[in-house]
Amino acid sequence: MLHDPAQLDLMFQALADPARRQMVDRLSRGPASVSQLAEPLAMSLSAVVQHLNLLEASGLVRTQKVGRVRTCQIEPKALRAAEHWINERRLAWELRLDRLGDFLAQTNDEN
Amino acid sequence: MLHDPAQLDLMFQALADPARRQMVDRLSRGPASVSQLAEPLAMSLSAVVQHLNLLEASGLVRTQKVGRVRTCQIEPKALRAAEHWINERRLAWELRLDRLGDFLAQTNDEN
DNA sequence: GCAATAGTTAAGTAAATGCTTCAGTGTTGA
DNA sequence: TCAACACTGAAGCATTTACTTAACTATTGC
Repeated sequence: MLHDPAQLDLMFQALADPARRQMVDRLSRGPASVSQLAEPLAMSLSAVVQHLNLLEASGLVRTQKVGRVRTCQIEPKALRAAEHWINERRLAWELRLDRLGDFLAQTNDEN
Repeated sequence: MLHDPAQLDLMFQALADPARRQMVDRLSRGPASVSQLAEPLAMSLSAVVQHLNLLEASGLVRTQKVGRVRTCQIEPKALRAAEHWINERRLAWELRLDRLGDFLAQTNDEN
C-alpha cells in the first residue's frame, strides 16, 4: 500500500522542502499543534497549514482536531517506506560492488 | 560533510522527482551512460541531462566522461545520508513511543 | 575527411510551488 | 455574551521547475 509510486512521490516531494523537514523534525520529538509547529518558522500560519496539508496528504503526518486545536504526529510507517526505497537502491548497488570485488579477487587468484 | 543542510536539501529535492528516482533506480543496477539513462524515459535527451546535472549537484550520482560518453554511477554515501536523516527522526519517534508505553505500563502496575 | 554519435547549452514557456494577505469559521474562557 | 484564540480557505503573485526546440561541440568509426 505504502509502496505505490504515487504515494512515494508525495512523500519525497514533501521531504524536499526545508520547512517541511523542520516540521517533521519537530514532530519526531513529540506531537504538536499547528501553532507550535509554526512557532520556529519565519512564515505565516497560513503557509504552515499549507505545508502541513501536504505532509498529511503524503502520509508522513497524521492529524486530528479536538476542539479548535489540530494535533499532529508523525506516521512512522510512511517514513519507513521512504527509508526503504533508498535502502533498497543503495543495497543493490553495494551488493553489485561486492560481487564485482569477489569476481576480481577470483580472477586474480587464477593468475 | 554530507550532513550539511544545504546538501540534504539538494538530495531530497533530487529524489522528489519521479524521473530522477527512475534514473537512480536504473543506476542502482549498475553504471550507465546518459543515453542509456534516457532510453526508458519519455523525454528529450536534453531534459535527461538537466535531471542528471541536478542529481550530480546533489551528490547522489557521480559521473565521469571518457571520450564522448559520460558514465554515471550512484554515490552510496549520499543515499546513506538521506536514509540516515529519515531514520533518525523515525527512531526518535518510536523510542518516544516506547518510553511512553513503559510509563503507561508502569503506572498501570501501580494500581 | 566526414557522417554519425554522444552529449551540451541557451532560450523560451507552461505549470507548479511557496509564499502573502485578508476575510472567514468554529471553540473556549471569563 | 463576547473577545481572544486556533485555525482555514481563497485569491493573488513572484519564483522555480520541468520541460521543449534548436543550435552547437567534441569524439569516433569508416
